Amino acid sequence: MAAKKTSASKGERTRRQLMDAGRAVFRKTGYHNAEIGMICREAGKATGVFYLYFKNKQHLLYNMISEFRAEAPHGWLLHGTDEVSLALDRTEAVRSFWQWYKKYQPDLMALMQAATVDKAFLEEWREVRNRGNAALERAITRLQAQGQCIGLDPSLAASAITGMALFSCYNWLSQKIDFADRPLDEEKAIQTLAHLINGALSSGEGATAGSVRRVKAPPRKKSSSRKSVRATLPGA
Amino acid sequence: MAAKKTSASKGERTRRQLMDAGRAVFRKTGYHNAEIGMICREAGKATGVFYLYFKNKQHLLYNMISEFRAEAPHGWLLHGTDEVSLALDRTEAVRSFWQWYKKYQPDLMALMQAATVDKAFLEEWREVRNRGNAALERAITRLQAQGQCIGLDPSLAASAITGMALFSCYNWLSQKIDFADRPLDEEKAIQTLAHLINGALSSGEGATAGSVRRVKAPPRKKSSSRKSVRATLPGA
Amino acid sequence: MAAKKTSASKGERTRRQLMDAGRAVFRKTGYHNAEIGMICREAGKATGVFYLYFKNKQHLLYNMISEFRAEAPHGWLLHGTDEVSLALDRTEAVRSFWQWYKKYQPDLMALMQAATVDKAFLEEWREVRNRGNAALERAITRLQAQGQCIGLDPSLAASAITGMALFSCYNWLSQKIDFADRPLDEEKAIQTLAHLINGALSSGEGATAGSVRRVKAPPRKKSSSRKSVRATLPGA
Amino acid sequence: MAAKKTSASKGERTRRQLMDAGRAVFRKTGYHNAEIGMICREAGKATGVFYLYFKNKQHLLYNMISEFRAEAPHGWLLHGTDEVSLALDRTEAVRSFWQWYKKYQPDLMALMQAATVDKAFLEEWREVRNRGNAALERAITRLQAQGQCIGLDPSLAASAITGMALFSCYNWLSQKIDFADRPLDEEKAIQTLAHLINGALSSGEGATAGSVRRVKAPPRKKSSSRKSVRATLPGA
DNA sequence: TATGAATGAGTATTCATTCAT
DNA sequence: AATGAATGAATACTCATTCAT
Repeated sequence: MAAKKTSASKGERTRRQLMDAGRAVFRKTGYHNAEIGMICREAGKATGVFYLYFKNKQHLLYNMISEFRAEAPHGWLLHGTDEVSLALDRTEAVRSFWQWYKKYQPDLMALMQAATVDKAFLEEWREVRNRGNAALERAITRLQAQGQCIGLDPSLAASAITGMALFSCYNWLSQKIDFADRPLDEEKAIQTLAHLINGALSSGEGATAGSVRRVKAPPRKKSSSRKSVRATLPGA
Repeated sequence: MAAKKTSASKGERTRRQLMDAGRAVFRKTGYHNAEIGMICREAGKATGVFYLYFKNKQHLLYNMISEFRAEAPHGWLLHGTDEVSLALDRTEAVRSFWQWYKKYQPDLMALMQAATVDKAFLEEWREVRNRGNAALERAITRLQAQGQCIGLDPSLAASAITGMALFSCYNWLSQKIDFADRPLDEEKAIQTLAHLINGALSSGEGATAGSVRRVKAPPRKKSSSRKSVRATLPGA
Repeated sequence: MAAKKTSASKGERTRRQLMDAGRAVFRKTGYHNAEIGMICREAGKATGVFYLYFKNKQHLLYNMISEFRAEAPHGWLLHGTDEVSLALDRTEAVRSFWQWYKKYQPDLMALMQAATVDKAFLEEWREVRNRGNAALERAITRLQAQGQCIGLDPSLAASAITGMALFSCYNWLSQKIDFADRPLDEEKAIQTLAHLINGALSSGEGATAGSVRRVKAPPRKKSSSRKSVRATLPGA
Repeated sequence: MAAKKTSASKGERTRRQLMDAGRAVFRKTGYHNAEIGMICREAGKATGVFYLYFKNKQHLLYNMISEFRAEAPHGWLLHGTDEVSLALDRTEAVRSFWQWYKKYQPDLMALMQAATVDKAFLEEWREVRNRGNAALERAITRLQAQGQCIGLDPSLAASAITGMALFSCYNWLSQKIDFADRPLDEEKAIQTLAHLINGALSSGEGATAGSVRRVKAPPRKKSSSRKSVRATLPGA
């Protein structure tokens, strides 16, 4: 129970304190407003320390990024597999994306903000996005092989869908832009996203230009004996 | 003496030049990197002039915003009405959103970036978002009254859907983050978004929490012996 | 008499003031101790101005150098020609070198000091030296063709001789290292240098390695039995 | 217990390591660029140790100087005596000066550089110079008593001559300013300096002001009608 | 003695903003 | 209206020096 040895060299602890302080300041003031001085103050350290551990603010962000990168291994919005599966799974997938976002919120926001102004970070961000999208794109392609969501460009669709999830997290959790008034019901938010994604990927026919007919599938209900179908899927 | 009437006073022309220059610089370097000096240089004016027309960079942005605000009167993603109607309409709705975004790209980006760092602009941005979402939210409520897209929170859904559209425009047109390699086919992009929105708003049943049953509309096609369909999926 | 137009744009005047201030500060505190702030204060300007005209201290020095370079066109210690000529000429040559040094004293010292610490300036200094030496080297070669100062390496000799002049100026005028007590008689200093140079370049026979014979005028005085002198040769 | 006697206490060894490291760093980066941290790193010690042995960088230099001072007891460019004697001797004298310079190169350079910026070191350097010059000055006075090198100011001449030697060492060995291309032939360099010094101190007549007659040995060759030779010189 | 993390004063540099012309 | 030089507050960053271990 009791941590015996220092467990991490003094320096290592300081480094971590600075990164945490960095996150805190990024969250409070945004990446661009963040000053080295603020971060040190937040960490309860003298100005100079920062430079003992990081070359500059960019470098701090690089370090943050490399940390969170390691933890999104399986692509966004898929539940531990390259498959886009049952509704339950999908809710799980959104939920775990949501958790991931919450965990790395300041890092992600900082990265997005930095990308706005700095080529190198734009590239980083591009990589993060692409990595996150790739698996979903493959999954959509596979769905199409099975006759589903025909007509969608898998790449564009994957980008749009992860974009929806990401930007909604941003709006609802970070910027609190929408619904600033009432408290956000996270569970409902997650299910809404899952619902929308389900719908978006379900229709066999899309809004193809000529399509004059009503858009969404008339509720067939009945859906009969579908229950066992995906029972095994989740696993991963 | 008579030479007074150039349709716009000299000052008015200068003011406009500065705003255009501001847009150009914002686009090139991002709002945060943009310096007053750059903007004046871009406008071919001396540094001092800027302050003859604007109090500071924020003020310039305020003016830009007030311009584009006037031009998005009917809410986002609806085609000149509060109705979420036919597929054809929906494509049109996305298309006009797309055009609107392209037109005000630098203004929108600058606003988003500024919101990152400045409470006042966050509030502005919130208003823009809310105004854009409101009509869609009402439309969804109406759909639900007709028995469609049951289970969706209209407010969250509207936010997520406009978010998808907006963020996709941002990624595909501004940041060129996804698909940096191949050229973007704008028409296909628009149709993809429309397709996804159609799907998202179509399903009568969604990924409602308890729903263990299948996620998307079962292919109406032959669907007959669909059970085996997914048998192969899991593997990965 | 009265200067009519501003004769030099305001900016040009400021630039010059800064360079003069720079020289003054370099002279007082040395290049390394010189701070931008000092220079601006010396010039009676705000801190920021400096950067309106120069990128940094190095850049200021570069500008100084380029100025003085233009004014030492004919090589050092030669009187307007590539010839090492009559004694009177040589005194003149030293005198004009002396004047040139006095004029560019702070620039030269700053350059030498900077070369101590900065590769780029070392290169600059090397060029200044080489340019200064080249003509003298040629002149010595020519003297040798006439049978004079045989045995000297023209390049090394030129370097040593200009070095003597330069370093003496440095010691006597800049550092005031030797003879700090009594005032320097500049005329005598010049003639001393000329005398030494004359001597150095005159002898037809030199201290060639094997030369066991007495080098210069054998002491006619009493010294009588000095021949055995070298018996003591110590040791090396 | 008995392991105490390592001939020099541990501390003494560390002190020496630091001084050696200091020399190495001074040589590599120059005195001004040298940082305490570099020196410690070079010595393979922690930053703090430095201050166990020296108050600061200046103090380190003081200690270096006091070491080399002890080893230049007899004045510069004289061979173990106050006499300026035979050519052979003179070569020897230059050679030993050359060796001495090589040995204390970093110390000397550091001192010169420090003198540039620090009154106390300027004073030190002055003393080193004066001590080095004193004997030569006396020797020249003695030569003059024998009728040689009449007209020279012994003090200025001594300063100039040692300056030539010192500055040439600096240029050729330290800065490698002249002849960066081809490798330096040390033996030839030494003999060149000896040759020049011999010449400088030999002439019974010098470039005394009034002296209109030509300076150096009249070409023994045919030179016959040489009068017109130099006629064209002055002009240029 | 030794370590190396921490401190913070000192400088360089930038850029929004003002002002004399 | 316009100019563009000047201002100086605000920050980033460095490095000598101290100090707890």
